[in-house]
Amino acid sequence: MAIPWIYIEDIPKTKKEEIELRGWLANKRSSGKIVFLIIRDGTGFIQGVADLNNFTQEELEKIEKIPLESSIIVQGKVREEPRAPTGWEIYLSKVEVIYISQEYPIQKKDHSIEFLMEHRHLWIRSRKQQAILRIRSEIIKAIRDFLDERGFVLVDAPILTPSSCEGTTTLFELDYFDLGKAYLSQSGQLYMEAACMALGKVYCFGPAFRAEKSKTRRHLTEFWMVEPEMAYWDWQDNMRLQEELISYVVQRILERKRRELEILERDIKPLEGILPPFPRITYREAVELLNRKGIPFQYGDDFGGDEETIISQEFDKPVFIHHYPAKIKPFYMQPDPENPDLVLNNDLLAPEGYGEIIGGSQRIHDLNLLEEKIKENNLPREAFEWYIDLRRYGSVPHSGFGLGIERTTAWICGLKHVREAIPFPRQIYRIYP
RNA sequence: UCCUCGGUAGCUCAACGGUAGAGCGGCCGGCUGUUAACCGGCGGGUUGCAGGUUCGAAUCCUGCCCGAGGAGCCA
Repeated sequence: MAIPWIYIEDIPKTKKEEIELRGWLANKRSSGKIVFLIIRDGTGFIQGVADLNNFTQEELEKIEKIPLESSIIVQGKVREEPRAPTGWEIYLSKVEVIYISQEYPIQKKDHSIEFLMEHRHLWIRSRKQQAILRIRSEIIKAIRDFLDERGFVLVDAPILTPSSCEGTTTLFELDYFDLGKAYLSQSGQLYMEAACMALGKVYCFGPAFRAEKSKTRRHLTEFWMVEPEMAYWDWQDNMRLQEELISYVVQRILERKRRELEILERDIKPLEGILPPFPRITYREAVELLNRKGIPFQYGDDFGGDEETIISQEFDKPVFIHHYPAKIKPFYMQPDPENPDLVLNNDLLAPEGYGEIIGGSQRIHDLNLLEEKIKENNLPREAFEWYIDLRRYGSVPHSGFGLGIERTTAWICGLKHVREAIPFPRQIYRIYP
């Protein structure tokens, strides 16, 4: 009978003793007449042991010389072994080299971030990077499961767009045949507003592009965002959905990605308490909080990274900040009926200093008010004609938000920089690899 | 765009005006339970680029290039 090919993560579940593994040589050690091979196959790592019982002296010397990251197929008996790094090992009977690797540039030593970013295509093979990418994948799955279970419809927004959503200074521009300029989307929101009037509860999930010359630990020029939009929901319904979504995602990761969080040495205590309700403070209360802390902050300014950190450190859960001054927010946000200088919006700041992960609001549903705002903001009316149209045909109050995938991943994984939260980051000074 | 820091061996760094060095990786050898294994040996350089000061420049000066940390803006 053929020896079955098993993935490393399935080893504890399988009852097979004699198995085959297909993977790569992640590390090796040798002690003369015994050779230890650390094998990875994408699902995990396991130590393989080769000695003179199964191999000749000559074969053992060959095995000892296989370069790191060579692709190998091995066979042997698996067993629990306390001396092995993962508690399991495979006692090898056959080692077949598929492809001999050249000298692998990434060592098990410290590297500069510049070097690692230059070798991102190889860096993702490292244990921690694999753990991050697995968690990212599960976060996306959890978000989609949450929304799908609640009757939301996935509606894909276009990437090539004729105009901007939030402003005109931060767009990537390209030529679009004879129709002039087109731009890479910086948000699918306006299209989701159209879609929610068709389908009730919708969301889009996709990349967003910002040509901002931002160079911080929280910025990428290309990032992924999920943007739900709900007809007939007001700004408070909106916040309830947000806190339920974030809690669902965090609890899912704690439940299914424990091992990855351990590899990342993430302290999971702060994550365990992420359950509704989240604290809610107004913009004015946030300003007062800063001033009480001795931070000279003017009412009417927008919060910077430092301010967000200080505010979020006051709470052990994500915190909503709502009712911002209309002046510092985009044109489409619904003014507060009790004070039109404020808008019915909210940001959500992640704890532990991770800053803004969500921006959301109730949208303007009144035709005249929207037209007024477009005029006030000197936006090209022609480009927004279809958007204005939504207010002509059965307009209703509606709300939505955008959740940044990389910032959320960075927070849950405990990363210092969002560039590790996406497979191939795009930054102002880096587009390679 | 602005401020700050940096660029020396494949990698991480030292040498700070006087002959460019170490650790790791690689290669050769040793070791039957290693955990970033360990021990011995051997190779490895246009000091980011261009110019200047000096008897002499990796080191001082000017300009440029490329990164990193941060700010503004934002998810």
